Amino acid sequence: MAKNRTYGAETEPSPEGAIVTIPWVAWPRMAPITVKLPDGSPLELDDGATGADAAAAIGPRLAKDALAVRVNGEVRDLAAPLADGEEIDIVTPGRPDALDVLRHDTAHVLATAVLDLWPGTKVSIGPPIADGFYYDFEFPDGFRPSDSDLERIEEAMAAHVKADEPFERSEISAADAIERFKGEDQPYKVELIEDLVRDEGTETVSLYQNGPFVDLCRGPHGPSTGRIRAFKLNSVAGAYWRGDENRQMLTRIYGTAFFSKKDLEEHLERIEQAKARDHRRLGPQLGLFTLLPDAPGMPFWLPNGTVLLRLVENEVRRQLARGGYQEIKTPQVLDEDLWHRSGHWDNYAENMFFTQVEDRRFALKPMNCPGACLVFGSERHSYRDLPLRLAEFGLVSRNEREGVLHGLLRVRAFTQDDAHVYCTLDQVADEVDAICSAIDQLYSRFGFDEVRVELSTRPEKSIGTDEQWEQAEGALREALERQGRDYEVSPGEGTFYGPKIDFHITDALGRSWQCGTCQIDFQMPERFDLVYQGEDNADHRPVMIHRALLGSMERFIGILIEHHAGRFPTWLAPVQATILPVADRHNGYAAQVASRLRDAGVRCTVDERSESVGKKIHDAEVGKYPYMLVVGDREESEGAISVRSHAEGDGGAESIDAFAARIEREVSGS
RNA sequence: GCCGGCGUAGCUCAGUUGGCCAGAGCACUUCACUCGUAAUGAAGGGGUCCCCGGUUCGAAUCCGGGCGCCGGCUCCA
Repeated sequence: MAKNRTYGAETEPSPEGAIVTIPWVAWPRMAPITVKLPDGSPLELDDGATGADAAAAIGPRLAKDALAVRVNGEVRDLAAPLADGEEIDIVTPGRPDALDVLRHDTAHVLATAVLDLWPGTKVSIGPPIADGFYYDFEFPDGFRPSDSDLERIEEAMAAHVKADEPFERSEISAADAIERFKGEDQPYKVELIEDLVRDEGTETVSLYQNGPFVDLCRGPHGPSTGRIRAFKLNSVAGAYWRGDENRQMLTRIYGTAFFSKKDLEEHLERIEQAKARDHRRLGPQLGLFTLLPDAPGMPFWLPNGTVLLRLVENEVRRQLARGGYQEIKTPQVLDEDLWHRSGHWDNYAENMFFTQVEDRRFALKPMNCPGACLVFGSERHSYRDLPLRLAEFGLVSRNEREGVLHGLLRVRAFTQDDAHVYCTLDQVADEVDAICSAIDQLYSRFGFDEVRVELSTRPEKSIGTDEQWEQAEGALREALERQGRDYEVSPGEGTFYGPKIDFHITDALGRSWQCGTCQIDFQMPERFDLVYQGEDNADHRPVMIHRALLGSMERFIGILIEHHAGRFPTWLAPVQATILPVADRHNGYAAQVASRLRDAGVRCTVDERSESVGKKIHDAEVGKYPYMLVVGDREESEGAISVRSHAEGDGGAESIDAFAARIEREVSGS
């Protein structure tokens, strides 16, 4: 066990400038306390000792690196006093929470620098986020900085980092804090405190000062600005105050910080690499899709991408067959009146495309459900037909606001792998159960094993009665609980016609994407007066379930491209093998090989150009084909091919049949 | 829709303070080479400098409007 250290704050300030003003420091020792270290061992300290003392007691190295202390799971300042029996963990670079503390510190330094350069700037909030931090400002006189101002701000920040200014915490009554920030003309801070007082009954708030800058802040902070070894400002963006588009737009400055220049450089390098797998770059490059200004937000599928689209559809169709679904196709353009009946006109008109033919107004369908309802209603149904499952790969068009479009991930026209199940209330749980299972199977086929489930309940803007909503939400909960699934609840995030379950996947970069959805709808069958004839010979109203497994085919493929960085597994690759003749005289043999492989179901091309083998391999690597088949004199005389893959390089000669069998194994085995 | 940035050849980008026929690499075409596991060489074609209007003797360059794209915010029933 480490020895205790007697310590007097006034005579022995920490070399890092930590705040250690504890006038009532015990000497001689009055009542020692014992805290517990992460490995379970006890550490005896003087009463009133702080996190900094604990770090010093453990070792000088730790004392030098210490940034904060985690007490019973909560991160605090090093200067905060510890109490007997607490479990503590010193936060140092590389430990959990360390970067958040550092980045929060850096955000305060950013605000300090901004106030140096533009006095009168109003500050709001500046938290750490996943890869860095931001701070939101309102600059004086309508000025707004641009990216070119970031360098100046960085220079001003560097001066404060170099000065190694301590972060000093103080507490003040909420009323005094409001007066103070009113006096400084900081209305955003005033509003924050007023809300704390009103919503949480807060009486005192904490302030942090570094250099000349004093900020309302809960903390924790590191000991001083000198700990910031490497930082960078990334971009300027607009952001609404409190995320409300009806309120003031502030100027947000994004940045990031690390404990070393090397870490920062590695971070910037990772961003570069992420750009290399951006589906918007890979799409045109690999001949998958392109986006053209003639149809903003509406992708053009190129030949390779169309193959990919069909392959993905086939997987969905396998699930349709397994689940007893029937596939339909409904019109793209429907009478405006239909959208009044469905309720979309009232709730969604601003996002719909309209067109007029003579006197009649039509709309491009933004959803497939009204079409499916028309199909259901077009004939009489018996209770024996239920559940009736109608699936459609439906192209929907939505006039998304400018500025939200993003590659394939947010488009104006996309294909839903949609289905509508008409059933009785008792059948809902079984159906939802089956849908959940189908989603699991499908996602795992594409290599996504981590599925997060979210239940969304009634939003403010909705149609239907309280009773219907309760029944619908209850049915979804029942199905999830029967499956024994973990799920989160998002209150108020349901659709206007019913509650829903959303399914999220996590990609190779750890990002989460919402894909599948399953929504219960009591409203639509009513609006379309859908009925089935029951055992009792009377008409009854069916329940409708909307469900999509992948959601948007376009979006899912965008995610797939980034997940695989364009290098698809063999079963998904639009072109599985490219045949590379060594010289022009081998083109004939290459064509024979291609023909035999195609007969065996292998998707392949021949590179007939009069280029060197090296050049053809280079281009095939860039094209990310799973296999390259080199054919020259040797292969031709033996009736063979030389197989090269990206992962394994030159794999030597193989017979055509053996290669075809290998592909077949890979396709069925994955 | 809001804030900031950007728009030059198919792609990635140069283009001084407004001034000759607007450039490079890759790609493309042609010719030569006929090549054994990541780029053979040469020649050539290709631009409404996003669009419209303005300032000017003169605009890719400056100003206004529009369209599109990028990074965010909001939104995504």
